[in-house]
Amino acid sequence: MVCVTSQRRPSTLKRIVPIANSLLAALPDRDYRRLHARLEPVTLTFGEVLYHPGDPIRHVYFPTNSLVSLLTLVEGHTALEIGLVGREGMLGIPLALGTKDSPVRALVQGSGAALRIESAHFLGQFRQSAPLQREIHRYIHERMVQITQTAACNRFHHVEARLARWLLMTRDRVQSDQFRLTQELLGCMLGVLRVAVTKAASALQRRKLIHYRRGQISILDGQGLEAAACRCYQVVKDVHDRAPRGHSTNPTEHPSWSTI
Amino acid sequence: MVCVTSQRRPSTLKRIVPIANSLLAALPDRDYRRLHARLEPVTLTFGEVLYHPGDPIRHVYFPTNSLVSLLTLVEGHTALEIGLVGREGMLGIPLALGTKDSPVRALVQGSGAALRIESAHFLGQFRQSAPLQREIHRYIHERMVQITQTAACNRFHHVEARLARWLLMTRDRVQSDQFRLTQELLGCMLGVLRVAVTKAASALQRRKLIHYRRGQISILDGQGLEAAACRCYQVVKDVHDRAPRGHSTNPTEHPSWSTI
DNA sequence: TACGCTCTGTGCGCCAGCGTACATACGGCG
DNA sequence: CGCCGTATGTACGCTGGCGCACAGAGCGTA
Repeated sequence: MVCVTSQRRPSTLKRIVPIANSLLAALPDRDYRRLHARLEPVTLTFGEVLYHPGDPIRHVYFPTNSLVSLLTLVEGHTALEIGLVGREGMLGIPLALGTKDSPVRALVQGSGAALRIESAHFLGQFRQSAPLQREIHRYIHERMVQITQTAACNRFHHVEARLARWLLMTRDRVQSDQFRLTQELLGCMLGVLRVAVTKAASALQRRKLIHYRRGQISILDGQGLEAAACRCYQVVKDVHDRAPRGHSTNPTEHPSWSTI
Repeated sequence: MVCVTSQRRPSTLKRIVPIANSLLAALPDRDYRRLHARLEPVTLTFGEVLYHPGDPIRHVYFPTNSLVSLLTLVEGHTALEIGLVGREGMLGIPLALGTKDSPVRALVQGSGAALRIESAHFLGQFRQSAPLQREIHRYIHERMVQITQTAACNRFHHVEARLARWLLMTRDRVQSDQFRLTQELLGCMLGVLRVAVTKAASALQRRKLIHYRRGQISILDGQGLEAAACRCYQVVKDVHDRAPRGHSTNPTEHPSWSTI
C-alpha cells in the first residue's frame, strides 16, 4: 500500500496516511508530494452541493471515503444522475479540459472525507505533471464510458435492474454493504418516481437480496444482486478494472475499486 | 476563412483548400502544417463502420462533409446513439485519453469526405502540439455535455421531440436541409421501434415541418422544428457556440456549427 | 405520551411505447 | 411491363412507468 510521510514539509496532515484516493495513489511520489502541498482535507456532508450547473469550479475534489453523485438538470424535470464519484475518481474534470464552469450539479451522497485543491493550483499542477495528466485522462475515459452506459441503461432497462446496479456501484465506492439513502433520492438518481423505487426495492427485499428500513439500506446478497442487475454494471466495472494505472512498479496494486 | 497553401511540401492536396474541419481550422498554421503532412483524405460511404467496440483504433478521423454517428451496443439490444460527429468534431477521442480501443461503434451516417491520420502519428502530434491538445480537450468537453444531455433526453422526452432534435443536429452538421435516412435507422439512433419513428415523423409532416419520402428527408420549417424539439437541442448548441476556440486572431470566425 | 415529520407501501386511471402482424407504396431490375 | 425488395403506414393488445391520492409506520421532540 502506498503511504506518504509528510516529513519534509509542515503539512495539514500531521501523520503518516495512506493515500485513500486511487487517482492520487497512482502518482509517483515526486508528483504526489508536489500536489500534496496544495491539497486540503475537507469533510463533505450529505446533501451538500459542491458544484452548481453553470457556476465556476472553485475546487477540484478527490473523495476518499465520501460519495458524490453528478446530476444533470433538464428543464424543470427532477434531476438525473449521470455519474457517481468515490475514492476511485475526482470532481472537476471540466477544468482539466479547459472549461471553467461545471455543466452538472455535484451532490454529496455519502458524508465523508475528501481532499481538495483550488482550481488555479490544480491547473498549475496539471500542466506540470505528466503522470497526473495520464491518470486524469484515463479517468475521463472511464467516466465517458460510464455516462454512455448509463444513457443506454436508462433507455432500455427496467427500474429493478437499474436499482440493483446503482446499489452495487455505490457499494463498490463506499466499500461497505450498508449506506444511507432514501427512496426519494433514489428516484432522482434513476430518473423515476419514488413509487417506482418503492416497488423495485420491495421486490429486491422479498428476494432477500437487500434489506431496507427508513433510509438505511443493506446489501444481503451481493451475488444475487449482481444477477438482478443489468450487465451494465459489469461493463463499466470491467473498463475500470482492466485499465492499467499507476507508476507501474506494482501492477497488482490496484486490481479493483475496493483497493486503493 | 482560414486557407492553407501546401506550397512548401509535396502534398496529397495539390491545391489551396479551405480547412473544412473546425478542429483543424482552429489550429495555428504551424501546428496545422505539421499535422497536415500525415493527414490523408478519404471518402466515407454510408453504412461503413469505422470503429467496432473493443477493437483498436487504427485512425483518427476528422470529418469534413461526412457525418458519423456513435452507437453503444447493449447486450443484444439494438444500438443507441450517443454522439453525432460532423465537421465540428473528430473520431478517436479515446486515443487522446490514453486508451487504444474504441468503446463504441462508429457508423457512417452520411457519405462524404474526411481527413484521417494513423493512430501512432496522431499521438505524436498530440504530444507535440499544445493548440491541438487545447482544441481536442475542448471538444471532449463538448462531447461529454452532448452525451449527458442525450442521456437525460432519452429518459425524459418523447419520441417526437427527440426526433425533431436529431434532425436539427444533423442539419447543423451536414449544413443542408436535406439528407438520406430511413426510419429504421432513425429508430436505432433514438432507441425506439421503427413504428414509433413512423408515428412521430408523420406528425411532424402533418405539421408541415418536414417532408419525408423513402429515406429522403427535408426540413421545411427549421424554426417550427426547433419549437417541436426539446430544449436539449439548444443546450448542446449553446455549449458549442459559446466555447472560445482557435488561435484568437479573429474571435468572430467560428460563431456556429455552420461556419468552419 | 402525544404530536408531527419523514419515509414507505398501496391503489387506480392513464398513456407512451413495445411487440407483432399485416397492408400499402415506391422504385429498381430483369 | 411485371416482379420483388425495401420503405412506410396502420392496427391492436400488453405493460411499465406516470401522476396523484392516501394510508400506515418509524422516529424525534415537545
